[in-house]
Amino acid sequence: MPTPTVVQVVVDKPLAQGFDYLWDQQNLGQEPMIGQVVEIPFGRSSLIGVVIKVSGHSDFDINKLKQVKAVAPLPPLDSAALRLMNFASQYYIHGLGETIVPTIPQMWKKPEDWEKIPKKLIAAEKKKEKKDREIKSEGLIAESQLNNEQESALNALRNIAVEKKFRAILLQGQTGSGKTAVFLNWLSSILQDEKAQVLILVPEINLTPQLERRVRAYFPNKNMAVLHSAIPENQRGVAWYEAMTGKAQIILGTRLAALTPMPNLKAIVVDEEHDPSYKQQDGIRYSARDLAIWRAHDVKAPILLSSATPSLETWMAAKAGRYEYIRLDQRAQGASLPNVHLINTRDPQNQFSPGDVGRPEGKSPISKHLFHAISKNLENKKQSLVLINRRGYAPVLSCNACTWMSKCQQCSSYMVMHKAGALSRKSVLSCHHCGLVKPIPEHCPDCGNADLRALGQGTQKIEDSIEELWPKARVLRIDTDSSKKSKGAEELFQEIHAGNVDLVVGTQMIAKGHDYQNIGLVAVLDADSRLFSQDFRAPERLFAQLVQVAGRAGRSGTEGQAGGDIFIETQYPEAAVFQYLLRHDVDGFLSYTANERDEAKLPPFSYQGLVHAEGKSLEKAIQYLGALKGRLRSKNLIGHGLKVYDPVPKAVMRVAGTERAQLVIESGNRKQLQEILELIDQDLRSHSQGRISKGENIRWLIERDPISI
DNA sequence: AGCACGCCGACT
DNA sequence: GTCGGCGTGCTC
Repeated sequence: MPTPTVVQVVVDKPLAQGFDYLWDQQNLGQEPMIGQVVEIPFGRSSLIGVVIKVSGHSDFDINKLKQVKAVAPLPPLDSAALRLMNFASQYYIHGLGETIVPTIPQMWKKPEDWEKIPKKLIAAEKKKEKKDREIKSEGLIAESQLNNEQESALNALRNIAVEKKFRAILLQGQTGSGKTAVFLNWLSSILQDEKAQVLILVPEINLTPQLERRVRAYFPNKNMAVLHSAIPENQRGVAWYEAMTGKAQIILGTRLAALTPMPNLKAIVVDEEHDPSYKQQDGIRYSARDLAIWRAHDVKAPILLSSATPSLETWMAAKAGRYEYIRLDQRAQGASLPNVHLINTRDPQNQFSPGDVGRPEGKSPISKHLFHAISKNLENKKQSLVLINRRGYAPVLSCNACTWMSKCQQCSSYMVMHKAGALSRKSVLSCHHCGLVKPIPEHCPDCGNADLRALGQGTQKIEDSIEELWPKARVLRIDTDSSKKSKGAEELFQEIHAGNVDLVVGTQMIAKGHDYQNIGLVAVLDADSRLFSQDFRAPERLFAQLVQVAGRAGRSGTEGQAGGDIFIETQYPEAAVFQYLLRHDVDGFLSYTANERDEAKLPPFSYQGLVHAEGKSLEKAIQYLGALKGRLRSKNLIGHGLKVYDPVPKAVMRVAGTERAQLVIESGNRKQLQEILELIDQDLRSHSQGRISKGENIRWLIERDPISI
């Protein structure tokens, strides 16, 4: 009897092992290969899995093995892609199957549709050709006219990025310095090789369709695949296929694109590399930027990290010479830097006083100082952006007579008041954590008093205030609510471009990616709310956001004209974040932050892991983590450079009825942290089913390199 | 993670 | 007597 062919298959389940199956070559019509996507019987159902091993025997009873049912009409995932998945699985302490399988688009995971796939691919091809023709006929060929500084940055890049060699390069340059033009030119020289593939990662593509158009117009003769979660499932399936077969030369996408197989990958660009949305926040919690760097190293390709405000990690690596460092310090189109103004809201001079002309009724969230600045900007026929990072009308509703506040029943947070029109036809209370929506009570539920007050400011309330202060101005609100309700964010942005609005109120959303032509002023109203956060990375994030929004002002500036203005309302103008912003001193701020982190031995001067635990009661979740810490201590693992903090409730302790706690683990040594996290994984798995502990029913998850704690 | 198997309380 | 609670174990 000939030796049977056995393949090991991993599936999308929280199981550490793979499962062995028989491969019947007659029946399947092809040889088994590592990386093949297959359909297998599993229990009483059927699953999609990926072959990770081919051999002649099994540790399992060979007579009990089932047979692989079918093979997807796909080439196998290439070995570089599998190495990447394997690394991600180990580094982020996540099962191999549940790392690989979710990266395969749905289209390729429906065996019943596999027959129809060739037809789908042909149809998609035709559609794409049509689209390409349309783009060409629009004549969007961007002719690059680089300035001296860009030219030398480009030359430096071309010298550094020699073929088949890993290099990480930080391209640091302020908004408007023309980073995109530099890296597109760089990529174009790499794409001279007909087969070469390049990967461009962006934080949130749905907010940056401008970049997509620009890249498409820049490389009219190259096949481009766009990958992000908002793309219709079938289109994404085709784009992924074109990337993994080498048919697409340019792959532009969000973090999920970092895990897409690309057999001829020759260069990677990570745009806005500091952006927190590169970190996946559910399932395997990977950092797409970090995986991209590993991947570039693995395939011996250069990777360019681009940002106006690099992450501390990247900046320090560049300073230390581990990464190459290229800077663009001029603003390309001759526009000058925006003038930063800090408005001290504690100073009564900046506030309205009784009798002031144009003074609004009640207390105004817009200071007198800002009022005059915006009025002047309106007179100059320039647009203004007003940023407040809270959607809704008011963050909380409270009773004037007793202590009642609009707490969510299911979460440890307040329900946000939304005025009519945004979420529903009537005014409602909405919980931004669990999604619960309730009508606004007519009387206080506790004392019956009819006088309820909306405390604090959200985008809707600011919109109202602005309409009151400038009754003739055309006001537009942009936040997730308004862009869902009407035509979507992109069309709202078009309103700004078309000059149909004078004043824009919105959340951080308005600052991302868009270049506006006529913004003369940007105002930030709630910067203080992020100044004193539990999260040690909050100032870094605030600084990056402020620099980004500041860049929206004065981008328009014609040659020689003064840049725009950014006004920040704050009670703490002396805070370091603001002082460095005032001087446009990105490096100063990063260096200051580096010192602070060094003193506290926080990342990047140490490495962190997080164990999440959630269950029906907070006590149980804390106890569960406490017991884990106890076991680590009794095994004498704590100390020797390893620090395990006490378990604590999460910042938002309860969400949708589950109570959440966390345990932070810290070490100065990556390897030590890795080992302890693997040990914890084994420990917790040994009395769990999947990731839910037996007995106490605690759902747990290990996270490596958390970005917010 | 699903999903079946298995042993103890309130019901037609 | 049974229907069904979810505690425990398995999936090649």
